[in-house]
Amino acid sequence: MLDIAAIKQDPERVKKAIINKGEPDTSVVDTLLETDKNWRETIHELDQLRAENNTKSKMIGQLIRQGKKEEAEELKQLTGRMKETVKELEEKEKQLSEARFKLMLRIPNVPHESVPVGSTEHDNVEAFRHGDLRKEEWIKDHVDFCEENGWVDFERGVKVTGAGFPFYKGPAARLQRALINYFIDQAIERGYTELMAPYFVNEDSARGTGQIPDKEDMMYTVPRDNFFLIPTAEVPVSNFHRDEIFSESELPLNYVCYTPCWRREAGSYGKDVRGLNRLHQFDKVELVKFVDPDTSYDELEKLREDAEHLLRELGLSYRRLLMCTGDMGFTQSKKYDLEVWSPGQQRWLEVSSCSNFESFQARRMMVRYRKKDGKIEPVHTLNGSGLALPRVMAAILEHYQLPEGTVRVPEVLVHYTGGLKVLG
RNA sequence: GGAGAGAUGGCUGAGUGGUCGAAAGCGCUCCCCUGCUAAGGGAGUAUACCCCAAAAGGGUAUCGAGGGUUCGAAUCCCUCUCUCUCCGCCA
Repeated sequence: MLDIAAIKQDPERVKKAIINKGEPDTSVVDTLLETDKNWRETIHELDQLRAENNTKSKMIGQLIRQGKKEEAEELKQLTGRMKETVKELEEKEKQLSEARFKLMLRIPNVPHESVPVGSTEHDNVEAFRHGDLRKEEWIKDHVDFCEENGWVDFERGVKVTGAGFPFYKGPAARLQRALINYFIDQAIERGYTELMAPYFVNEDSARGTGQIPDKEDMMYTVPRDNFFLIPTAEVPVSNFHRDEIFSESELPLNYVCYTPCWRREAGSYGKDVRGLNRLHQFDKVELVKFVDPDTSYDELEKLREDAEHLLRELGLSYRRLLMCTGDMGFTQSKKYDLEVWSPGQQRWLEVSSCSNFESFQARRMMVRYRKKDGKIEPVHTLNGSGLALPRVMAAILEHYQLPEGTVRVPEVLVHYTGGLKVLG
């Protein structure tokens, strides 16, 4: 959610952002400004009427205490008559305020000036590339490798739950667990505080990060208790500080949180989502920051680097994309995607996306901080995966595959596989 | 799951129809005093929103949430949610 004052001040800037994010119709801005004007007029009128009523009520109290019953009765008549008007105005104010809020929710975040303008993924800028694009005929893609060697059991996953809920078995399970611990430990070393979070959230939290009402279909639900299974740790961790006010000295706050993630991913089947490429349940280590607005773009680079270094340390080839305005998403101001090279599939797989939301999320969740001059303002929030597990797994299973059907353990992980240097 | 108690500001906690956005204490901020430390004195200290170019200032709303009674509700009534205690069950 943007600051209404900022929208009023420069509506053209917001309209341009809407267009650049791929929505040609900018009328929502004008509708909002119109609605806001009406709302402010109404609330002003209402406030004044209430003030008048409050004064009269106090007078009635005084008159009664002074024993002037008749004068009190007269005043009662007056205020009694005004009640209807107050009710009407209250109803009008409520409707306008709801309409205003809904319109505000439809306005996307404004991209940072450093973000390239573009409409599709082809306009994203490859900002950095690391490592070779291995291409060797004998390497099996991770799906064939896993099925042949029994590392990941997709079929039993289907039997037990459904498509997209695989079992990791033996060496694959151990590798996954090693990666999780490695990612968390690295983040801790780099100044993040570890959180273990609930895997279900309530409605308020789902609303806080904007999962509802917009992306409701993305989440699995627990109807009986009105819970939502988290699609990412971002949801519980961002909501961790909902409705809180920090002092300036408390910032920045850095959190790392490992959770499974559940996504319904409706309607996506085919080659692209084969194997571990896209699942309904997957594991992810998430990094979340609450920062002073002055520092948020520096923090974005740090966050991105915190995620990137994991890929380099694992010895995987990857590239960094600076997402263009049209491919960036509704809530971000600036976003990098990190894609790892899959030698078996000969394609890039997205394993992290690191975003600065500026105050867009914080305003909606009421996460604020008190500046030195006493003013209260929303913080800036950022998050990024560090990293999403299955695709990293896929890349490792392919990149470190040995001809005899085993997998060499990346050096940094040996510590986490109980000293084993080869799995399988 | 059964029985009971409760929900007030950063925290503890008072307040049962008007002068209550709310006593008191703690905490925090600033100032004064004090040759360190300790102690003491004074002032300030919720949030959102509206009016105002802005500051100053003024106003409205909020005492778990929603509705009701009343000229007037933290206080009375109804509904819901949550928390705590005891019992049961339990990794």
